[in-house]
Amino acid sequence: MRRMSAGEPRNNRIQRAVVQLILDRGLGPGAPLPTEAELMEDLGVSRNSVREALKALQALDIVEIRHGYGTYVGQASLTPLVDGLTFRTLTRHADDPGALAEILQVREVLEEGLIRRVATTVTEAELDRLEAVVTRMELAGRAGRPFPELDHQFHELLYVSLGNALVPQLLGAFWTVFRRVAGARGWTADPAPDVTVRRHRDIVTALRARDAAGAQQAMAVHFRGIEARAVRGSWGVG
Amino acid sequence: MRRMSAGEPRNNRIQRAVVQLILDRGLGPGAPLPTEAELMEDLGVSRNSVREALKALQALDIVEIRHGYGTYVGQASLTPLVDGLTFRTLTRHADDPGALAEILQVREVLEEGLIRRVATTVTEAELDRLEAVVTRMELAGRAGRPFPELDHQFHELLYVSLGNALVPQLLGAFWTVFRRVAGARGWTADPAPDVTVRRHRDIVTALRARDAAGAQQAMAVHFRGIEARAVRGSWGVG
DNA sequence: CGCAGGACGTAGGACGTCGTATCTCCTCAC
DNA sequence: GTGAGGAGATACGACGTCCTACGTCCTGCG
Repeated sequence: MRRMSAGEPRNNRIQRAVVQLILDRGLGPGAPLPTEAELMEDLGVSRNSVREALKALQALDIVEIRHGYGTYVGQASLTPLVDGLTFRTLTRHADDPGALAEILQVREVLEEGLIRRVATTVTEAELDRLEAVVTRMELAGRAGRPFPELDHQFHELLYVSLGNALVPQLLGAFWTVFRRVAGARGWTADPAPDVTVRRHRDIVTALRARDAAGAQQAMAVHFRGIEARAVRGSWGVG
Repeated sequence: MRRMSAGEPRNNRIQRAVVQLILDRGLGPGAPLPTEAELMEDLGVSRNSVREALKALQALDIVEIRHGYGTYVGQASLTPLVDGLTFRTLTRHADDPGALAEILQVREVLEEGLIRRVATTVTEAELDRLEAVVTRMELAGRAGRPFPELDHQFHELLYVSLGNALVPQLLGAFWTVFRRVAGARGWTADPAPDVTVRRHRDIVTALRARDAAGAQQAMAVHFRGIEARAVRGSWGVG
């Protein structure tokens, strides 16, 4: 933790002022902010300074800038986390699987813990939708097409019953980082689609039986598969 | 996921170019970057554009700007996540405990899952250090002083044996967000220090016995306490 | 009445200038 | 010879102004 949003430098002051403005006025995502001209007048700074501050806030997805239209309150998504983690993983240990393994472990712990809770909250309708996704995976697999998007969708759908908006975003962020780094490393192999399909189906089956321990176990097995793939990929054996 | 690091706009192009430069040259945290003047020449853009791009990357802790000295590769910490989550929590549901509860649930799931693994990896030396922290908590509690920093330290120390650098940073981020939002809400109450101390000690005791299930249970109890505190605080009953 | 084109507002980008912080290295006193 | 202090170089911080690109909305023509 360095400074940020607690800084004495001029520019950070502007950032905090904009954030404070949003908070004070109770603005929600998508609400319009004052124009750059208004901000430079209200804060008594130049337009360049305003723009630099807005750019920084844009990088944090706290504001959204639309060219020729205006500045708006952002979605405060986890995009910054994705960018930061991707960079971090790519830059540290350039060809060491360790950095990716760390992300994978966090995902694993999260999903294994969450799936237990899901077993008691998931609805039959959601299970049907999950089943449908798995079926589509199966079709894609038989057609020889990879299905990263379906995989993502599955894991996102899995946790809606928790009513926790942060969970799918966080998992989505880790998923995206993993995918991006894997892509940058070249090993895009999505091997053995039938195995992947089966493991996803096992999870749905356990959930349908309201078997928390079984679901957790199925999820653990699923992650063993991903881990094996990652390690193999980094070693260039696959 | 919006755009960011995949954009066609001029400025994002500059950001990506800087990141690419770091990646290509294999620069690590603390390594010096070209000066703004060099960047504006290499990329064929104005200094303002360079500065806006660097400001954005600074917000992501991908670069670090030192006034009068130069620009350096940043630590790629989770500071952006802290800022983003704090903003998100403060802006959405302004006086609803739900947003904080989401963060708490993620922390809970993470720590409960991690503590099981720790039970098999933690060393005696680490347990001694944890014990020492708890003792200091006890002393602070008896003196009537709150000990948020010791609490943080305890949870950070807990997971070093996993060898996963991401875990403590992630938990630290959630912890900081929680604390900051709680502070902004006014309910700084840290009630019943003796109970908190006992719960921490229970965790250490279970770990010392290599009792994974017991440690997880102790952690769960610990979080029940935090949750109760949070809800009470937001209702203004405490 | 409908739609195409232009006026207007707003952000994107560039250039030049001055201010300020930090480091380096030289000088001078001891 | 050594170390403290200051001059200068280097690099970021901030400002003002201009022009361009983009979107919206209104107006006027068909």
